[in-house]
Amino acid sequence: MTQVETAPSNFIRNIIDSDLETGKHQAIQTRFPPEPNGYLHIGHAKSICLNFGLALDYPQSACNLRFDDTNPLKEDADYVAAIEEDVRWLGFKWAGDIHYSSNYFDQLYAYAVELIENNKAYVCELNAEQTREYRGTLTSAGKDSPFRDRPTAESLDLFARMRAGEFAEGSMMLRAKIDMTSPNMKMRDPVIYRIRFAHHHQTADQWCIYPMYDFTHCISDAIEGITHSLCTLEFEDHRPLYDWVLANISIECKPRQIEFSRLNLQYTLTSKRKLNALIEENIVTAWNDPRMPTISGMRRRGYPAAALREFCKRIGVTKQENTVELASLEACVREDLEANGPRAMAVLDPVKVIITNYDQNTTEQLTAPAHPKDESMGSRTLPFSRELFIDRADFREEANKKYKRLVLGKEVRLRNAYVIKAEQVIKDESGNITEIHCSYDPETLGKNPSDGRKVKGVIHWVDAASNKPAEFRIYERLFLVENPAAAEDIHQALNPESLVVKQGFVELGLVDAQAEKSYQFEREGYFCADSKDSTAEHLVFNRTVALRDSWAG
RNA sequence: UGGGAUAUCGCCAAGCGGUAAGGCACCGGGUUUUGAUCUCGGCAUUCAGAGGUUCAAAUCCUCUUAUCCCAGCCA
Repeated sequence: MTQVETAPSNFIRNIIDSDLETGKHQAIQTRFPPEPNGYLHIGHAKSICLNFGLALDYPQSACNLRFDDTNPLKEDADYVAAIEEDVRWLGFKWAGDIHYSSNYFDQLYAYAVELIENNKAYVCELNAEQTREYRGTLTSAGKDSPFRDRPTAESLDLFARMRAGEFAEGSMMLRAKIDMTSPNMKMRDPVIYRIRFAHHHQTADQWCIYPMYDFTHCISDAIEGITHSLCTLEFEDHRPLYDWVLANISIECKPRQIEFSRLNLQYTLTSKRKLNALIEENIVTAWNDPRMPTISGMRRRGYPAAALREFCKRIGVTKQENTVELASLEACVREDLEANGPRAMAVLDPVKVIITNYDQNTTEQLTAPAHPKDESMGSRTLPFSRELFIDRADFREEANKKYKRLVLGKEVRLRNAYVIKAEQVIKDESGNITEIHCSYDPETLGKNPSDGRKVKGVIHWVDAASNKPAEFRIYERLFLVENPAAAEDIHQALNPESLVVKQGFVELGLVDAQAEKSYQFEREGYFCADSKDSTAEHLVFNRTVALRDSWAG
């Protein structure tokens, strides 16, 4: 990663700068702590870029990848693998080995025992419903559990037997003894251990009790020597608890939790639960469906990792609720692809053009640059013969001046080739155009007509005799409403045209287009071969994003 | 009078008492064998509102308003 990618300042950097200045820390240690219960999405990308980016920018600093895996019911090893791949693909390296909260289960258990010994935790036998009742409400205090003052020795014994598997799920839990009247609900004797006879993807069947997030996260941070523990705004209320746990156990390290606002993107869902529902209901095909805002979906769609990083840099990090426009993300994608995508031509909705004055038995090998501004990208060869395909939208029998394409009786430039003139239209019995007969000006290859005629339009084409058929998947936003998360019925918010498949042709050289390698199909947009479905026999291209189109007509 | 947080251009976002950065979007001009790119120019006398302190306030104080989060044995 280059210096250019260094993110601008933000309030977290200001805090770190100050901590470094005062000597509180000599370097920083951050962590990206996903729960392996789904795939990472664009919102996680923000957190990844923040945490790993900080570690990259401050000397001697590092960022851990830690799976926050304390709920075996929702987690899976497959998600662990997918998350690792996504972080790596985004371009980041974690410090040392991958960490798991479950690595610390023994220590966590010991700290829990310590809490009980110090009369700071107790085993509670209230059931779920009672627990809720005793907790009180937002505006009224809770009341103490009848088990709150049971003897330490009894809690110690019960907790050991919970671990030994003597009690049923839900029959007992370990609670921190804090304050049932706290105005902060999170401080009303929060549950810190529950019984779950569940198989864990990392620890198998070693445990039947699992620690809760609030107890686990702060201790895991402390164990790893995290200096700044960055999380999203909804955890602000948890911070007093985070600090309380670390203050009440014998651990030296006291990381500082800092909250920032999560990313909301227009027309996009950023909730693992809701994204999972889209898959369950077959609204999309998988976590990596190119319409998904997941890192793997965007990768398959053709979004470059650098574009995602740039996007995260541009949106900044603050505590303000925000909803970023899709245009902002797309601008980053286009900017990267404009510079890095080799040019090619593809006709998505073909109609045949016959050049009547071109020799039937000739095929020319024209040359075209791979990039109009970057010679280092080389060139490609374009076969050109009597019959070609152009896009149906690029021809009209009649049109006004604003239409800069092929019009009957008028001329247009074939990109990288000759100027042609439409002479005649052939239609089938139902009136559909089947062929456009044209003439070409042999003196216009690589130069303008010598008589000074102005030909303003340029259209793309593919040779009819030597192309490759291809399928094009045209993606649009998955939802029609700006905030699908707020939709009463998600199905009503769906865009029925989020995927439109077209059959057409690409220039010959694209046969061996590598999956996920981006091309600009001139005048159409950026495309890449689909990593799952494209083969040399059946090419499938995903449209990453269309070209910017400022044409009002 | 539950608690916690946030309010700067359509969307993000700098700014940290000295007289409103930048990006995206948008609107105009130029170049162009991609209606792309590139390029030039425009785009907040004003910082949620009202008071106050100060020579000076988006920045400090007071009050008001709006929005978000918290009552999982989820994270």
